[in-house]
Amino acid sequence: MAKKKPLDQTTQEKTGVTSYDVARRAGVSQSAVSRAFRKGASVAPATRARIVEAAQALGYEPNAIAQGLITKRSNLVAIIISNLTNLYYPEVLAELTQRLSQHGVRVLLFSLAAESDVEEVLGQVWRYRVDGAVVAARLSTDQLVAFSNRGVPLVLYNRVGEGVPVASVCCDSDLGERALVDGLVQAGHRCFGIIGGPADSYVGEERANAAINRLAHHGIQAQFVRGRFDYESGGAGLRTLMDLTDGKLDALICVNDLMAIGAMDTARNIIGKKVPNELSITGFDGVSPATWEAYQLTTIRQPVRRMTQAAVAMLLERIESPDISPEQRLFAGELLSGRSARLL
Amino acid sequence: MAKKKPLDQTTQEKTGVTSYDVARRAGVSQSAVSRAFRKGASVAPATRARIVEAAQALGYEPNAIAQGLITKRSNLVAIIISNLTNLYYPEVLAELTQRLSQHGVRVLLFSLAAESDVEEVLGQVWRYRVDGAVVAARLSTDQLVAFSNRGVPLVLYNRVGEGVPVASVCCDSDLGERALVDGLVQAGHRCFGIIGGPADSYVGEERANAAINRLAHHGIQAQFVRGRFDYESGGAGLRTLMDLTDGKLDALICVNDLMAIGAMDTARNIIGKKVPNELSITGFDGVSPATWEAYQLTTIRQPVRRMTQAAVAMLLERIESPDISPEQRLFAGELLSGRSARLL
DNA sequence: TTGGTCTTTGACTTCGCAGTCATTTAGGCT
DNA sequence: AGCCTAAATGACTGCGAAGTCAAAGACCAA
Repeated sequence: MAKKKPLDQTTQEKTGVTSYDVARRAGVSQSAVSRAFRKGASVAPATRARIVEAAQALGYEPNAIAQGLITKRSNLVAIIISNLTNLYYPEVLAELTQRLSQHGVRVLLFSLAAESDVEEVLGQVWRYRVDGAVVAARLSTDQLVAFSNRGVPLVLYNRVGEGVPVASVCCDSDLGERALVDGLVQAGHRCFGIIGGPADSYVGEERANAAINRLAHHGIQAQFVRGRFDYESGGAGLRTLMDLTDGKLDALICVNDLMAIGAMDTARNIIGKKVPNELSITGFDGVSPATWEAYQLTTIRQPVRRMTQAAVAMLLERIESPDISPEQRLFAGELLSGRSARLL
Repeated sequence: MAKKKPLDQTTQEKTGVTSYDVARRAGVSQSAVSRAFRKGASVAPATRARIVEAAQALGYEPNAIAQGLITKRSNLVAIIISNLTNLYYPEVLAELTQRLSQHGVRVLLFSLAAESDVEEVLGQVWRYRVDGAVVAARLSTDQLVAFSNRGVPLVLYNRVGEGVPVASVCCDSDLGERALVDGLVQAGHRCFGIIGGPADSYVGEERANAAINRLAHHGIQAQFVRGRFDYESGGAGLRTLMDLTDGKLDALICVNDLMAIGAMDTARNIIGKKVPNELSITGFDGVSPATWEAYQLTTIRQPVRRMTQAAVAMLLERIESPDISPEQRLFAGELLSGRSARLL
């Protein structure tokens, strides 16, 4: 009672239907099958029809692995992202994935625990011979050079190459924080606090510095504490800042929305400060909870669709023509005037 | 002025360092290089050292594509997820990805616009010869059969095979909704409304039916409307239900947290109903915003870590031994008694 | 030293497909 | 019918690594 699979010629075949199988069934050569599946190849319509029919009957799908080996095009793009749990990135990821899919490119996902954990995954990125990568994590100069040496096109998302020119898509931190700071200052706030991100976060530092610099421009020095981009850090940061300022804090700038939201909740429910009457709070990103009734956060919304669109376009361009020079695309965020801060 | 790349023998080489290159440099055969990179192969320690050194000098990384072709193991797992923007799935995705990574498996991500859009991506799943798949989207019987025919191990996440036995990991809807319904009923609620999910959503239907059935058990018939799992649907659903019940609604069961949160905001800020005094609202999932101060949602928290752990374990098992029979693992969620509902 | 066993090693083949090239066939024109 | 061009087709090779097998060393005992 040997369990040989029957030579069932009508439907499937467990595994490994190859172009040869299809060729045999359609009475053509393997080359013909290959051509029938490529776009502008020279195949007689009748032949192609027979091949497609045979392929369908056998459940044949070209082996992308084998294709990749011979064409040196895996049609794979690596997406390296640090904190998927940060509310902002899922949206980016979904957008990127869907856009890339539309262009026939598949996504190899690498999710990092911390922003600086890139090294561990790079080996895998090389091994899979990805055609390109979108990275929203911190890359060292060496790592950037490695991409370039290996000829893997790279687009950085919300960070720029430090020291090395690299293609990148960013939301302008300076512009964004300036709008917030100016608005707050003009509305009469004087005692500022800033909740930044972890020291290894690029955007965290960018935004915090932008805010600090703009405040300095107004002759104001702010208190600064670090958070971890999450809800809890917001509340904790606020409490620390209240202590540091003897409760006089009247403007809180958080480098992302999640911390701003945490701070709002703490201000209202724990500390008992009225937002925005006694304390103005601002965020950054424009994640969906920011617009919820309970928060109505004043923040800078990143133009995610345009940014992902740009990132994908830039990456695909560079996959087609690897020698295109680096370009930085800086998008202005939109000031969302919510009810968490008194502005202007 | 031909741009031949120099035969720089010390560091990198733009692209395509092969095992032959390493072999030549180390003065051994290609076979030896292959062995040096596999776990329990028979290589003299000294030889391996020389090979590793040569590989490092050349920046060699084994070509996973070529490995996949010959070994018929891509070390790729497809993750098919419907709505990444739904707050709940990002967490699941991050967990799955990191766990799989730890086992040397890479993630090929497929993000769907709607839960029933699977068909379009299946072709790609087959082409990449993935070793397995985790699916959180609706699969038809034919599609389930296709996985089985192609010998691709499959684990469903939060849904079961309809008609076909398939390995799956779920959070128990019946148990969860029962706890909520019983609690609400015993606390004296009488006029129930339910906000379900889109008709093509598995979990949406599951949970809604669970709630409806349990209410029927108590002799209560509830009003039912559909939402789209998002914040806006929550508010809209609540308004519809208020109309349907002439404003007498005193218990609202939402099949996910996001809609519950939307409903809470609408109840408090638009309709002017006190939550939970005049209206109790429950959710499902236990996403992070549910625990925020402003909401303190009464909901069922899915044990995400245990569930993803189980999913990964089951999948890897089945990749090793494809003939393991289907198993369903049903996890009880934890009742999170927040302040959005009067229970017991 | 010889024979035997166990370990290391390299030559060669294979995986599934794309592309090159030579050959065949069809089509158009006189 | 004859000739020429263009389209269609098949034989064959190679992408990069793994595994098979046989040959070569290493090591030990007699």
